[in-house]
Amino acid sequence: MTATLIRKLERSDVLSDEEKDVLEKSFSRIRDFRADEDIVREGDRPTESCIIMEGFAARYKVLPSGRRQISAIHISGDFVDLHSFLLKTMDHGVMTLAPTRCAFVPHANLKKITEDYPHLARILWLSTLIDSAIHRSWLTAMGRTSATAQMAHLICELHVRLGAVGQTNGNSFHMPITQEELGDALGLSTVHVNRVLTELRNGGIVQWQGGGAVTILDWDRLSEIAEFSPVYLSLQNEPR
Amino acid sequence: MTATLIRKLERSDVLSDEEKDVLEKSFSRIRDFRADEDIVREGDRPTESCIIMEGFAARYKVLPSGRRQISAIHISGDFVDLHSFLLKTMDHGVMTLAPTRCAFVPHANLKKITEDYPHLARILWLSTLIDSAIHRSWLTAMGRTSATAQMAHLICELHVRLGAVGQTNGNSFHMPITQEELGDALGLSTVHVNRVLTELRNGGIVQWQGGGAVTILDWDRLSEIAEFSPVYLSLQNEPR
DNA sequence: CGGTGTGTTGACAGCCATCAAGAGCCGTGG
DNA sequence: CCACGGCTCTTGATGGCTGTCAACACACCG
Repeated sequence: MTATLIRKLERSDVLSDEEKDVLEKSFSRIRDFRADEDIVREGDRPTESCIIMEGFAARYKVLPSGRRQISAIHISGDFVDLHSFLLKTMDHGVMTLAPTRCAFVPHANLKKITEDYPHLARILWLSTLIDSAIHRSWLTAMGRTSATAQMAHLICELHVRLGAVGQTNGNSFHMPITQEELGDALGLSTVHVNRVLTELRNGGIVQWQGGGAVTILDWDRLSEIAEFSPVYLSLQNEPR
Repeated sequence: MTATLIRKLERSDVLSDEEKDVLEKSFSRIRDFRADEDIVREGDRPTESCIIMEGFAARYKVLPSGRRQISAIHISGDFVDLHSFLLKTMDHGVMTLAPTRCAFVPHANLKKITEDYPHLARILWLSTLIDSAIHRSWLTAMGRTSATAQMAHLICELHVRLGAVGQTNGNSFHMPITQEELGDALGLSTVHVNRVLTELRNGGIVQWQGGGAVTILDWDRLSEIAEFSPVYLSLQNEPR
């Protein structure tokens, strides 16, 4: 049931059969969510963490003023709130972007992994460090590049990450996210998201149809606009 | 030598004497850096990680276009590039903001901690998760609040974090950072950093003198402007 | 068939970047 | 001792990127 997670983790290092087995048996239940549903809320103190088996989710914070910021987008195979295992109190919420199936792993099982399977624990730790690296690259795109470059960067990142779990079809992939949610992820207004997408479309660089069918028409120009370099995604396989 | 680190970690959970002892003995060497020096560079593959014993450092990325973004500011007691232990290749650089003394811990020792001291390993893992939470709060401030609010948020955060390691004096603290570096941290131009600081000064909210002497004159207004809530810093002591 | 959510486009305003120039401070060297 | 250059801080003028407001098209759905 955690096949996609294992596939993703194996991009970074080799996992033994025993370790895969431990992971397979670590979850306690599976639950389906509709689109736009909360998986965890800010302030919650969950006793289990959640893996996305299928679907899409986003982490978000809401300010007292009501403005929302999405700080990460998660796809199949992502161990979304592994953080809550040690942070205890959620500093942010996690919501679905589309119908999503999740597997839940009790924190007690995670604790046991840190005690009995240190290598596997390091790989899980690594996966949270990669999330952190993604945050840093978002910060850089947001602080130091134009809205267009930021959008281009997000598209590049999603293509690479979806590719790593076999969810791309050549230069195309599926990303069911509204322009309002894109705005919340990039720190832009919905209107400007639309303008930027129109610009990328008119430039013959990206096709983004309703329903979330994305096709990259010109990868070179796109990654150049984004100043994209995939190093931060740690996709190199080596002992950790 | 790692007293400040231990002090910081103990804000989140109890450490046994044995665990503290392991930490104390884990570092291999100490090195002093001048201001504005690189501790690690992007692309490096370090074999040891570094703890700030005294001083200030920043993580940063430089884009091909030459623009720089600072993604984190680190203070005494921070395990700055614990990340490199598992990420292997640095996705960002770490530089000093002021003269800084660092202790270096070989990755082999960190690996041993994950094998023999799982609770201590979880606490170290937690410290990287808190870094991640800080990234998220920076993302939110950057994407969804004004330059003034962002600056206010940074000042609030620094005050709380410095307070947690005993580096505040009432409402005052020392932060040796130039306005250019502040701009790189907040995604603003140097000129606008200056205007924002002037505004906070004229409002009687913050005093920020040359040399880095910062005094918060009106905490309530400052945290209100920043929409600041310190939950994300995980300063609550509980079993992890 | 009306209501709701999403995408699209235009007009206008404002925040912040950019360019420019000057002031203060400090270390260096004549 | 003073002149000088470099770095940082400060302030003003100008422009542009992006937000806000508004209206409409379109799809979907109860």
